[in-house]
Amino acid sequence: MNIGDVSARTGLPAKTIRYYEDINLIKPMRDDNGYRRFRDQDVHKLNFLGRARALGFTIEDCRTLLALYEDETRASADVKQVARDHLVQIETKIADLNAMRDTLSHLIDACAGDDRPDCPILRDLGGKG
Amino acid sequence: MNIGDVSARTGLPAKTIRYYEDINLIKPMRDDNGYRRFRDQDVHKLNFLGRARALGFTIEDCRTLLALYEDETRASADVKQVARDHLVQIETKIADLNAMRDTLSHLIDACAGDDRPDCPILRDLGGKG
DNA sequence: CTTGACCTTCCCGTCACTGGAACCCCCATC
DNA sequence: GATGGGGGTTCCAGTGACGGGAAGGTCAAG
Repeated sequence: MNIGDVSARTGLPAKTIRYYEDINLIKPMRDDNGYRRFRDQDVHKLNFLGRARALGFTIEDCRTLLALYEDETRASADVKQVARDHLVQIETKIADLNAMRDTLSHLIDACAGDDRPDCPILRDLGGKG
Repeated sequence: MNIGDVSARTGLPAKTIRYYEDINLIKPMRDDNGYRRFRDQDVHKLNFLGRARALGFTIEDCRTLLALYEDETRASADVKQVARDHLVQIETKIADLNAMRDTLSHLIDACAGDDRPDCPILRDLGGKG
């Protein structure tokens, strides 16, 4: 399979697939003409990566998870720890964003949104001034 | 005031303040020795920027908001629109993160987390395989 | 033989900074 | 006068995870 087929099959842009090879996440073969040749196991890995990325894991997390995936003697505790650390990151982000949303929506509610210059949003940003 | 004092007063790193000058968000004076000299209005602007950034506004949003802040003839509707657009972005991000969190926490709950290799997390990432 | 779709590498740009090198300025102390 | 330390300055490179686009090689169809 060439990169275009793999891209269609995995939903990953060709650029992304090349990037993943660059950083040694996958190692496709090469045809004589220099084209990458992907085997099923490469496609499988790419699907794995796509799903892990969709769950917000960093590339380095993906590298770790992929190594665990390929290690038949792994302990599920190791996988769980990576996932739990990531979950904490996500929950922290959610909390930050919720705080922003609350502040912002209060300010928006308080703003008349008409053609007059008076604006609680700017007043708040300007420091209650 | 020199940049160090302004940094202490605004809580913004000196690097960030220089960066904001680079991209023309602020225009501090210069002393004869080349040092930046900040007036109260510069500090005020930097505080504005710090608060806007803390609410997650992009730098370009901040530029817009700052221009509106300084425009006595602004319409509050313009400010409100910028804020509402940003709120949509935030809520989209929150929804994405919530979806990740839900999936991830289910997988974590399903994982024994012991020394055996069997792991629902990897099974899911590997495509139910 | 040419067209057009595909593939290749390479380099720059994104966003909002951060780190670090190399250098200048000013004040105090020995 | 030398020195030391704590400011300040510029400029360059790196971050994460790609995306855009140039310049060029390859291949099947007409």
